[in-house]
Amino acid sequence: MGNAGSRAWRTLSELAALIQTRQSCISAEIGLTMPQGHVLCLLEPGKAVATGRLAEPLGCDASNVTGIVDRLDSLGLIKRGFAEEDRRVRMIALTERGVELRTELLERIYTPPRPLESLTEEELQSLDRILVELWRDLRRPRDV
Amino acid sequence: MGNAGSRAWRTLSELAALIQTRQSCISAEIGLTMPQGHVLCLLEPGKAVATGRLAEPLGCDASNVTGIVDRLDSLGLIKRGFAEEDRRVRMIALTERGVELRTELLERIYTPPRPLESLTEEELQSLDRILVELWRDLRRPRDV
DNA sequence: TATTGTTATACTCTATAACTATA
DNA sequence: TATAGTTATAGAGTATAACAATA
Repeated sequence: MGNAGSRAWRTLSELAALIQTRQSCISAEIGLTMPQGHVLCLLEPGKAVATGRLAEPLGCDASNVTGIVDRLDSLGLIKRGFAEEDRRVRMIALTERGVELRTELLERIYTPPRPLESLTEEELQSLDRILVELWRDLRRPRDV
Repeated sequence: MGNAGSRAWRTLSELAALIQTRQSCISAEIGLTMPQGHVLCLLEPGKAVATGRLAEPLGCDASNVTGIVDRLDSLGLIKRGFAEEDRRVRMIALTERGVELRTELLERIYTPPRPLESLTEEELQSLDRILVELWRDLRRPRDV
């Protein structure tokens, strides 16, 4: 591939680090770590989810979810219960305060930064199309 | 901002997580953690750098650099010495093996993925321009 | 027996604060 | 006294393995 591709990819890689750092800072400002904020975002208000279903989106082992959820519980942001059909399964759901923090978090994380505002609808759609393709490519299991 | 901007930003945010995860996996495959791999990439072959100068690019406190560099030292990837002008300053430099791993790491991390290959030079330059603007915007200290 | 979630263990990263050696 | 690096400490995330309760 030409030089332009390499440069764009490198820029994107460095931008990725900045975006993650920014999300980490936003989480920290509301008193959460990155994985804690992630769990909050994954939980939809009013819907209980089995603890085990969080491991995959979080990208960590199921044993770690216990600790992360423990701390969110201590903070009063989620509550735990048992599934009725299967008593082994623990369901977690947002508390009222959890919903509030989640809303703030999503609002701040997903509000597009300035530079995107100066682009036309067409440019944005073109950008999104490229990013989605990259996203799909990177989600495929890597053939190392 | 319109819907297209929000969608593009959300896609980019999710892509950022994938890119970081990918880098983490590549580092792990050669036996390194993310910060360790980061240090390796920051060190240019043949050039010694003061330990303290790594803290800022790593985005962590200087006290943490000690441990990260310790482990790289244990792995035989870097070597430590003292600066001649100022005996307080510890300089670190890549070993031969360190240079090898760094090369492999950079090669694998910065090789553009498939989807970028199908874009024209103009599209890639346009993409890079947008990403650089976002990068600049996110690097500015946030006005919270 | 198999599965869900937890606990135990060990390691890395993280910030803060105290310390050392040098300037 | 100031600075560079280290060490001490405490907390969070991570994987692995072992475990309890339930299926």
